[in-house]
Amino acid sequence: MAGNMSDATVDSALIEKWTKVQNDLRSNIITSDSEEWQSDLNSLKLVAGLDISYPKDAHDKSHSDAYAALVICKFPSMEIVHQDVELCQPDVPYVPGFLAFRELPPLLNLVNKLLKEHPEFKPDVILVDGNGLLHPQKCGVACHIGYHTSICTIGVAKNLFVMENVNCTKAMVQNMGGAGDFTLIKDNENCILGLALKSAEEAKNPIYVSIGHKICLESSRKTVLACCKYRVPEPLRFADGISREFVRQLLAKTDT
DNA sequence: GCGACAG
DNA sequence: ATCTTGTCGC
Repeated sequence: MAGNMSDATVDSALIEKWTKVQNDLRSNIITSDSEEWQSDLNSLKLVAGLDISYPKDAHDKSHSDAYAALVICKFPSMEIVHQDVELCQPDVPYVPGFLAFRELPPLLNLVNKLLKEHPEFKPDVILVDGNGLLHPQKCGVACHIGYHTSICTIGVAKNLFVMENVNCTKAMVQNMGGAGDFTLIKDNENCILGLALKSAEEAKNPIYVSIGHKICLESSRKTVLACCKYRVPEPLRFADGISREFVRQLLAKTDT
């Protein structure tokens, strides 16, 4: 009955394995623009957003119901042209630094399903809820998605993944100017990991943008900013709203 | 030494 | 990630 035990922890052998997977994957990440970005955002037509929502009692447990959502938006209007939601049951808990192993399977399912059933909606770039290179191993979930789909990806996180040796302080974040202003985030070796972006004038806190795969940081920044009507870029905001709505219905059904 | 820690 | 009320402003 191992499956019934509390699985809030993951054994160290698995963490070791995951660490190796991410170290290997990192060497395959392309941090420059691919042909899709030849002349700024002029050739950008479709932008995708991927997100997962969990019921309140799921916590970091595994094998509990959650909903993964995929939204395809037309660029630059951000009009939704396609959307999909799928029930999923992540088989491992959330472990900081290893989010990909929890969320990659359901998210990859959505993308592969899209490519198979609606190839006309194949996005030029995917915005992933989470980090890309702004990660302890420089290999966040956005890198995983890009590597496994060969589609350009950008990591967009709503909170800073606090790491040692990173030059991002509260002061830096709060001294930013108007919408569009940003500050680079570097490690102690002066290597640029990502950036904090003030994505909307009303937004008190920035969002954290980093390379996922097959795109440079400048193009990532411009793309994300162009997708922002509010703090969170539209494709991600829509995916979040849709998956959350399904969780709400799930709870209403289980209740009573 | 302990705690910190995307979602 | 998730829970929550009101409040301010276009």
